Amino acid sequence: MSERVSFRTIRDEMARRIAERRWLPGALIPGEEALAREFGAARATVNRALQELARAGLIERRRRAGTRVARHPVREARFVIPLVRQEIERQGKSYQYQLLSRHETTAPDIVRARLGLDEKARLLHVRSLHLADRSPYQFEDRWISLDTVPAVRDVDFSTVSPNEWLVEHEPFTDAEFTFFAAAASAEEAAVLGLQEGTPVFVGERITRLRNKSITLARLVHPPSHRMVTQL
Amino acid sequence: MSERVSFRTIRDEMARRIAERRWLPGALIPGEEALAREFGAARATVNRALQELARAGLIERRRRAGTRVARHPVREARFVIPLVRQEIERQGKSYQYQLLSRHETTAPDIVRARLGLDEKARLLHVRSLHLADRSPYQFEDRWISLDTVPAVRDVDFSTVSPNEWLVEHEPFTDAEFTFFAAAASAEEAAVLGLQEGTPVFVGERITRLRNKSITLARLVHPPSHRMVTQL
DNA sequence: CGATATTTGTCCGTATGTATG
DNA sequence: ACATACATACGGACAAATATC
Repeated sequence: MSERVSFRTIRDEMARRIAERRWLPGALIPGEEALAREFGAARATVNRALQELARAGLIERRRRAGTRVARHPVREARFVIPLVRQEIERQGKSYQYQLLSRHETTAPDIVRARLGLDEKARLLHVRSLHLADRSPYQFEDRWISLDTVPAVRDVDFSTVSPNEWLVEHEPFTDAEFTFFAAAASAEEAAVLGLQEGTPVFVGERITRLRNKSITLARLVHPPSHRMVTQL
Repeated sequence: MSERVSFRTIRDEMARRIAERRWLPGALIPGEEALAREFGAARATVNRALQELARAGLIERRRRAGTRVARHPVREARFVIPLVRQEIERQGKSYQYQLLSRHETTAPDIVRARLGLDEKARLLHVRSLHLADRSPYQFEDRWISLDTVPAVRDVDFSTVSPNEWLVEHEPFTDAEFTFFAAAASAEEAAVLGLQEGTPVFVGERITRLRNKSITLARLVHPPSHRMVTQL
């Protein structure tokens, strides 16, 4: 008789009640057991629906205190971090890659500080360019720790970008991203075909394997670049 | 005797096997039933652990085909969309707000197009400034649809920012964010105390309630601004 | 191409753990 | 200390997708 009820149905119905203000911000909503009865589902199913809403920031849950509609929905947006190649190909454009330079060296203080390395640490410095339909899309300026990733000594990066090689060969546990606007340096301007001082969109990425730093990458885009995300 | 095993334990152990390359990219991992036996847990518990890893992008699952370690872990980062005020106060700085202008009008074509409105649509145009420790932090240039949110006619926004008022009073179901770098316009430069043409970090936000557009906001930050996110 | 077997997806009902008012 | 409400575990069942024969 009673048809099965999906946690999605329950989740969406509760989200609707919140959006339509039938459940007001700050208000206590019914307990799991009551909701389970109302929707004709098991408590575990209701729980799953509630968990998703909590994760989305629409409700706040506390043991014993119950579940409330969030007053200031701390919503979080997600954006994917794809390979540059995939990002470009998904736009229906052709992808090209150029290696600009590759040197083993020690790092400038700023780089060492951000990666938490000491003065003697050896790093590989790789500069490269990613193009979409033959025009510059992203200038990648990357430092790779040779202590953490000795294997990169044997990779010449002439055909495979550091981005792609690392994703393929080097697992990481933590990553940190910083995005900001900056004026193109002389070098960045030259590589990207811009005037020096033109606004550029910069993403910096640090990845680590447990405590050990793997790499610091500075990814510079021309001002036409858009970073888009939903919800 | 057999103690209960948490899905977190199982999840973390499997994540470790992937990070340590005991399970290689592209490889098929054991089925849920086998894992349940190995970890001494119920299949539902293993399933929850696997779901979380799949959501994090470490594995890819398909019915009948089984579960594989992702070749190109499409990891997604999350960033929170807080109120500007909270964002500033969390940095230990004092928050100030200034209303710059507030007009009821029709919108320029670009705005109408992005919000999907017709020519006769009435909008409220609000310009305001958010300051951190008395220096300009964000210039907010916002259009609000009066069809969707007639209540804003009665709000003067002299002490409460549109950002805050909308979050508090107007629920939304969808939001879209776009981030990019741009050169400061004459107006933006004047408001933020910059030279015209200085690189600025721009976030554009569109929110909707189901199909109806609520608002389009252009949020302009000085070049010192950093948007940071983890994992 | 169609039937089938396999694997994940999700639900149920129950039981117990845990944080907290 | 206690009751309450959420958190999560178990085992069983069926549904849905799909690789393979």
